[in-house]
Amino acid sequence: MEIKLEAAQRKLGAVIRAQRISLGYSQEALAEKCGVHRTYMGSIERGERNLSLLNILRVAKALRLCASELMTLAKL
Amino acid sequence: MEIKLEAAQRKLGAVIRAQRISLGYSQEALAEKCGVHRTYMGSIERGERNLSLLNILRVAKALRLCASELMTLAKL
DNA sequence: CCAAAAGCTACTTATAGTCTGTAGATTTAT
DNA sequence: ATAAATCTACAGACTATAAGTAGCTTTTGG
Repeated sequence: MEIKLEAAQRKLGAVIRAQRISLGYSQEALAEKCGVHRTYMGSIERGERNLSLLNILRVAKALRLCASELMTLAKL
Repeated sequence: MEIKLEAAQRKLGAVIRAQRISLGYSQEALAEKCGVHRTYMGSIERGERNLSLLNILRVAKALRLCASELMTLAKL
């Protein structure tokens, strides 16, 4: 069966949001740490974005995780 | 320190190639399983591509792995 | 050798990612 | 209470780059 991109994006976004909140960051603060735009960070958390490897790595790092841990948390 | 995208791409490409070969596939055969073009698959293995989440998931699936396993193998 | 597999270049199309601005919701302080 | 910061959602227009294709060359393994 075909991969459900939107479901994957939502899982990833939910994990990112949970981890961000547990670290006490605002979206804007996390965006800055990642080097991405504030509004883009928001859309990632809402599961609207098909992130590239680079941004997966950036977000993971800003959340003090490695990419494989982030993927594991998102069950991907 | 800043993330080295090219190094990450190369690691991922090397893991994909190793896993493909261990499964006895040609690039073309793997490309077909992933639903991507033959030459695109080649450039992924050479570490020339900054894959999006969707293609990471497609490649992982075609290699009979989950995305987190693929990332772990690539030490990402 | 020779055929299949992989590499390379150049190109177009699709979409990832930026930026500006608006608006509502929440929190904090007066 | 209400004013004023702060945070988040969302829309639209734009730019950068990922995705995908075709043709030809080179490498590799049997």
